[in-house]
Amino acid sequence: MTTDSNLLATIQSKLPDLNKSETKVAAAILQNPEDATRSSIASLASVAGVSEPSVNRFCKTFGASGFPDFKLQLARSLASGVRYVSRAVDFSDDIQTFPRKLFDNAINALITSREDLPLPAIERAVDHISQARRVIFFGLGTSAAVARDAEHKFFRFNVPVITHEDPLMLRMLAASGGVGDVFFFISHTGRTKALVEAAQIAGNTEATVVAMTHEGSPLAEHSHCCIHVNVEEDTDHYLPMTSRLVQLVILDVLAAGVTLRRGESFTPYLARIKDSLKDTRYPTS
Amino acid sequence: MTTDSNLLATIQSKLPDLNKSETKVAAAILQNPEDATRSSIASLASVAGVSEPSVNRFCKTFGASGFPDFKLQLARSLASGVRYVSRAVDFSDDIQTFPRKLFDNAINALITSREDLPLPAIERAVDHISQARRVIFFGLGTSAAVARDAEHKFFRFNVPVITHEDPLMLRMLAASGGVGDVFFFISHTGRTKALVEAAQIAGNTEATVVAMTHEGSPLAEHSHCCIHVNVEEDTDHYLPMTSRLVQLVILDVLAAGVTLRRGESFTPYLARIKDSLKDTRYPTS
DNA sequence: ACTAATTTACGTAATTTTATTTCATTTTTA
DNA sequence: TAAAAATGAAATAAAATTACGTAAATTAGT
Repeated sequence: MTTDSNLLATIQSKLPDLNKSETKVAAAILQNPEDATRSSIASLASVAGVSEPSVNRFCKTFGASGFPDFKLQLARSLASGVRYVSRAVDFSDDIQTFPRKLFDNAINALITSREDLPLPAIERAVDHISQARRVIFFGLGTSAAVARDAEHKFFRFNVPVITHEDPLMLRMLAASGGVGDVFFFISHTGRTKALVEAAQIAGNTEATVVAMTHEGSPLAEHSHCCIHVNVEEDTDHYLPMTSRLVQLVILDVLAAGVTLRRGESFTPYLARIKDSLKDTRYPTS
Repeated sequence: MTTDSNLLATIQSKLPDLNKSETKVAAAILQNPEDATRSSIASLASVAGVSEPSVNRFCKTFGASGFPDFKLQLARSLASGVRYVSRAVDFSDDIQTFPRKLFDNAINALITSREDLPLPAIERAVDHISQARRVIFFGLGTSAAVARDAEHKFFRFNVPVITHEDPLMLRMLAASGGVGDVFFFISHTGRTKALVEAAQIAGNTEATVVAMTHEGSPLAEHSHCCIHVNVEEDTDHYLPMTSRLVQLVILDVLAAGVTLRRGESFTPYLARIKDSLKDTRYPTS
C-alpha cells in the first residue's frame, strides 16, 4: 500500500481521466473531504448520487483496498497539514488564514522530506564531519542564516568550524583546501555562481566538498557528497521558506549523528559548555 | 467530537487510570499504532487478548463514537507526525531511527504551535514593523541565526533593518532608541541577561520593544508586545531546535503580514529585487 | 452511415464481514 | 456478603463487498 502524502491532490489531478460515476464520487469527496472520512459508503453514495459499488470501485481505483482503507488514507492526508492543493498566500487572506497557510506549508515540507531522507548521504556527511580537521560552512542569502546556525551548532559539538559570508574570502579559503578540510555548501537552488565556483575550486584540492542542495543542480554535480533537499518552492516569486527549515533539521540530524559517533563519553564535554553559559542567564524562578 | 491532536499521547497519559482490559487494549495499540488503524475490531481484540466489546468500550472511553471513528482519529494523529510521546535521541539509536525522531519533533512543534498562534500579538507586531523607521533584530546564540534570517527577509520587503551580534553595540543602540524604532528581541528562554537588559534600556526610550520568546519570561515582561513561543524544550541538555523553527515560521508570518499590509502595488518592487539577483545564478537548464 | 458485436460502466440484490448491543457471568470493592 | 463494576458470549444490527445482470458506450463490419 503506497500511502499518498496528499490523496486529495491526487484525486484533483486525476479528475479529467475519470468516468461519469467516478467523477460524481470525486466531486462529493472534494467538496467536503472531512465529511467523507466520517460517512459510511451508503451515505457517501447517496450524496454523490451513485450506487455503493461505484464508490467502492472508486476507492480501489485510487489504490485503497476498499472503502474503509480509503477513508483512512483520506483522514491521514487531511491531517498531514495540507488542506488544499494550493496553499499560497494571496492578498485576500486575513489574519485567520495566512498564518495557518504558512505553517501548513512548513509542516508539509517536513513531512514530505521525512519520508524521503537521503540517509546514505547523511551518513557519509557525518563521517566526513566527524573526521574533519576543520569544517567550512557556507551559504548566501537565506542560506547564510542556515550556515550561521550550523556554525553555532557544530561549535558546541567541538567540531572546528568556520563560516564566511564573503564570497571572495571563501574563494581564497577554497583554494587553500587540504586533506581533512570539509567544505559544506548550503543552497536551495544550487545555482548560485559564487557557490558553485567555490565548490569547483575546493574540489580541485585535497579537501572534501559536501553540499546540501537540490538534486541535479550544478552545486550537487561539483560535490563529493550531496545531501539532496528537493523541496519544491517558487523561489522566483518568494524567498525560500520551507527548504531552509528542512535544511536546519537536517543539520540537527548531522549534529546528532556526529554526537552519536563520539559516543557517550562525550556528554560531559557538552555539559561543560552548557555550564559556561549559566551565568549569562537569569535563573528560572 | 473533539479531535485530539495527539490521541496516542492521550492514551499514554491516561494509562494509569485504566482498568485491566482497557490497559491491554491500550498496550496493543501503543505497541503498534499503525497496525491498529488497519485492523478490524476482532483482530485488535484478539491481539490485545480481550473481547470485542471491550475494545469498543475502550474507543468510547477516548471520545470516539465507536471503533471505526477511533481508527480514524488514530490515523489522523499518526499522520500529524507525532509518533511517540518521548522522542529524545539516545545512544542506542541508529541511522534509521534518530533522523526520524528529530523530524518528528520538529513537525510536532510546528503542529502544536499552529493550533495556538498568538494572532493578536502577531497583528500588533506587523503594525509596529510596517510603520517602523527602523527595525533592530537581536538574538544571541542559536537565536542569532534566526535574527540574521529576519534581517535578510525584511530587507527584501523594504523594511529598514539592522542586526547585531554584539551585546555592547546593542546596548548603545538601545539607549539611542527613538520614536519609530522597533527593537525586536528573539530568545528561546527569555532569560539571557544581555538581552533583558537591552530590552529594559530600550523600554526607557521612545522606542517600541517587541519580543518573541517564552511566556512569562523576564524578556516577555520587559516588552511592549510579546509573541509567545511556548515550545517546551530541554535546553539544559540540548540546543534549542524546535523553538527556532517555530520562530522562523512566525517571522515568515510577520513578513507576509507586512507585505499584505503594503498591498498589491508592492509586488513590482519585490520583482525588481529578485531580478537584481538573476545574474548571480546559473539558469535552469 | 447504420447496425451488430463486444466491451465497459453501473446498479440491484445476495453475501460476507464488521461493529454494536444486550444480557448473563465473573470479578472487584465496600 | 451484598452491591457495583468489569468483562465476554451471543444475538443483532450495520456496513462493506461480491456476484451477477442490465444498460450504455464503443468498436467493427457491412
